[in-house]
Amino acid sequence: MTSKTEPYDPSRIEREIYSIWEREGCFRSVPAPGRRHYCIVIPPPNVTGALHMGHALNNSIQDVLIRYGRMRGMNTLWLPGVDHAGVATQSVVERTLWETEGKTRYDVGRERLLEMIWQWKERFGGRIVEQLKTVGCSCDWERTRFTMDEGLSRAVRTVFLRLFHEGLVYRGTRLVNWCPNHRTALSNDELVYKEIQGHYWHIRYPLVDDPSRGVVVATTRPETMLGDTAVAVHPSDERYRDLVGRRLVLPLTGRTIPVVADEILPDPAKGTGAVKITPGHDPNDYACGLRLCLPMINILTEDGKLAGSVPPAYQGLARDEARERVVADLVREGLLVGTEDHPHEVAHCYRCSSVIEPFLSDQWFVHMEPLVELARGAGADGLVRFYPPGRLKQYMDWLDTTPDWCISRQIWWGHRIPVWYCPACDPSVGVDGRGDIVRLTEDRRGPEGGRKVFAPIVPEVDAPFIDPATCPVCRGPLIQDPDVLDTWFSSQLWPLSTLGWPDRTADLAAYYPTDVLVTARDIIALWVARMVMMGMKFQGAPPFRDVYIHGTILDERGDIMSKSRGNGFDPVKLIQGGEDTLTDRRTDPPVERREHYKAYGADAVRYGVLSMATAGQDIRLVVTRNEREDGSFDVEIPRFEEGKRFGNKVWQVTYGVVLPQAEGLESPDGPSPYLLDRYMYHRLARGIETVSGHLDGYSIGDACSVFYHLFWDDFCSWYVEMVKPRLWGDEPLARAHAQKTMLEALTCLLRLMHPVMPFITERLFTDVADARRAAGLPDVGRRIITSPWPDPGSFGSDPQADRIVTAVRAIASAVNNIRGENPSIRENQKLPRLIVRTDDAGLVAGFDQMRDGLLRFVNAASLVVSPDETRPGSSAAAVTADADVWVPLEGLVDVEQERARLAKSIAATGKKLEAVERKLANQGFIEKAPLDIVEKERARMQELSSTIERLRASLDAL
RNA sequence: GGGCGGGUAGCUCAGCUGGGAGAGCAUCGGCCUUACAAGCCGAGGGUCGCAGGUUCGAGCCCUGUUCCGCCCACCA
Repeated sequence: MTSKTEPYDPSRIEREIYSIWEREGCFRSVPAPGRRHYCIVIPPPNVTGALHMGHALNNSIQDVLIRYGRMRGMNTLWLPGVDHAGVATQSVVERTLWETEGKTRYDVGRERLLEMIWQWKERFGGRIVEQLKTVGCSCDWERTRFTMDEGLSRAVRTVFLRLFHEGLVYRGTRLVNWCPNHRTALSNDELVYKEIQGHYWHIRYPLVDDPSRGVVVATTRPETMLGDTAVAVHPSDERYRDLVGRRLVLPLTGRTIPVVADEILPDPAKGTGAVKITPGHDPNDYACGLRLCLPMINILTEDGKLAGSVPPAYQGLARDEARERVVADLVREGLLVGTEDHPHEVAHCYRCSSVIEPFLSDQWFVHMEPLVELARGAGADGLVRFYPPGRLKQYMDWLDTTPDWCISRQIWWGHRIPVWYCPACDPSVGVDGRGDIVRLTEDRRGPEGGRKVFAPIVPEVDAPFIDPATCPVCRGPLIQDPDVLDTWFSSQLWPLSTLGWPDRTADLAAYYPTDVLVTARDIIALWVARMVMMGMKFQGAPPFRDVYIHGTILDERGDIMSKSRGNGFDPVKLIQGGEDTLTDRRTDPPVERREHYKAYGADAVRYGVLSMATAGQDIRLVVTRNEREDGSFDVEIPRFEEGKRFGNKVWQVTYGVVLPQAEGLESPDGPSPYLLDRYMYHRLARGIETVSGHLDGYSIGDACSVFYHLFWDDFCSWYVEMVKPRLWGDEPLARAHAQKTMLEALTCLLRLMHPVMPFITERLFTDVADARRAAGLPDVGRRIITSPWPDPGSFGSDPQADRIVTAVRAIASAVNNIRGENPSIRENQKLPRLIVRTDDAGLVAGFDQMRDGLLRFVNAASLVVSPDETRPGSSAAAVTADADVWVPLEGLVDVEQERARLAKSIAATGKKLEAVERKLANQGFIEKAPLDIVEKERARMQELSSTIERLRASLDAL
């Protein structure tokens, strides 16, 4: 028993445990009719991505729920996969191409670029999966899906065509958000708004027939004036009434434009009341242009430079150059009448941070209204429940305001639009994929045109997919639409497509709808709402019952943690230990910092983030950095330290006490006669109930805190310490019950902790299960991951034992308090004698069983307990709710110290008593408060005044 | 501009439907007591952002206000 146990070293055990789970197929799930299925579909990380703390949190939460479900005996599937992440992935490969070969995608061409991206995917696509394994995720990896797999692509095509044939997908020329860097359209949801220190430029447009008069307009983007086709004023605006219908000189262009009246856009109260109209490059102006049938001029090329539609002097200029030039030219012509500073929000590309230009082009759209209705219904009817519930509002608000969704992207990596055109035929005629149905398409070209619109040839819904080669009408060659679909178009199908839809698969029948979606709040609109739409539309049910929205991981200053910002961490390095070099961009200038991490282990990292996981609440990770001599830093994260210390505690008590002490156990029959054992079982049963309750309600942090205290305080600090004399004694039955209780408690506790700390619990469980078998205790299976969740019923309930042992515990703390507060008693000095007086017969009887334990616990030599004890002279005193406790200390007790200690206690108790008395003296309280509350307060007053009396008596006796 | 979340111990956070202010870390004091110094025992520390209101009673409910964060928004 005295042999040193091996120290707890997570990095040594975790890899091995994980490979055992994989080898034994513990994560596997196949549909089993008749069984309750539990399923989570992973929010697919980007193929190019590397694991960050947000992933660690997100996936740890899912793993907890999955492991909990599995232990509760459900047929549990966590379905993993990765997302092709169109723009993101293509950007990464394009950047590499530029850095290594100095080429752009246009240099190498579509086919070659796609080849390179696939190669990249094969090479690095598996990385994030491996990282998830490090965290301990128990996904069914054999089912790993990729959004561009054949099956998933088929789901995408099917949905596209069904929506197309219903008229919910259409093509049109519209003003879209254009990223000039990526040269593609983006949806509204892919923009990030950043505040820019801009200006208002006030420009004067003279009247054609009276240059002394003019209209002053203001703009934040002066270069767009080159595309103006009108100036609008409000019809009721007296200032401009006589100008409506007359023409203005559009400076710098040689064009003239009309003054028009519009009821909606101009606001007479704002600025000059006159608004320049650039229908080709501003959403409001575009709407106005449509209303008034104004010409639309596209002044930009796809890469954001000024196009041939502007005067030659400006052609080919980039936006900023153009802006400078236009302003300078206006100044020269005396038409810039004012400039003022104006900070405002400007849309940027969420990937490359380029400024987004509203741009007129041909794109594919989803008509959202009917789909929105479906999603709104699912939210309103409670078919989808949000945790925290407040997030439902965000979901509904987005549904209320979302415009039609631009789904085409002018990039190459993604699902290509399954539509072919015949360049030779009449562009107003379309032919579908079977080659025999002719349908008309609407030509939605704007007045200024766009790209040439061809009639699409669309494969028929649900017919075998074809890649038509020739036009069924003229037999000429066809070309496929060059665009690909927005990544979210395939993401929205993820829960359907990964389960085999559109086929009616056994998976779909068994696992759909899934149980819960775990995600962060920033993609509620982007992803969650759209998945609900697709689920409702194509399966008649939302794809998940619950949506658990977790918080964001923040750094010690409250900033969002991200690697690129230089304040994030690679979770793998925190788990395995190592070093990393980060560039901290929170400071100006950025600072490069080399950091060293100790190996916390996955269990500690998981515990660290999960113990703070409350639905919706952000998690601020405090980090301490200690500088080394060479300028690098040792990083410590207190939250993870706690996890590791807890792991160590669990390890130590298992290998240091429970297992060695359980050797030779032959399990006794029947319930234990010992109060202490029954108390432990009682606490375990209550613990199981509360942990289960918290997990059921997604309160993982609360669950952590319950098992933490149950394990550390109730089990380690109290039960194990109290039971030691019985373990060391020579009464076989007393020993056997203690051994058995310890084993049972540990078995139960490991299981309660397993969802949060899977590795260490699995490792210890192996040995605990062996010990149980040797002792003849009921079999619990070989692996904790597949062993059943503990049943509170099997431990019963014993409030009486709980009450008595709790009273003894209070007495023990009272004695330790005396010891701690009296500097004259050395901590390791044995107290000669304890005297306890109590009227509680159960308590007196209980001491028979707990005497030895208590004496050891408080390090005392002897103990007397009875209702008749009196205070001996020269002793330290304490009172608990149920007893007086005296510690005779001949010559040891420092009278002044003891007087002060008692006085402090009396003062504290007196304060509480006063408050209760005040309450009870209040007539309103007696009359209006519920009876049980009043009774409770009365009892409390009794208790407090008894306590204070007994404390006074002790003080007087000094 | 609109919406949401949050201000509780030095730090990070719990406090469920209103009824005795809690945890972890940090701090201070004492202990290498036969699992664990990554430990054990003890202690100190809070006008629960501010101001009103409802109530017998408010950290919790209502109103206003301030600060922080996030999301949404077409502000020429």
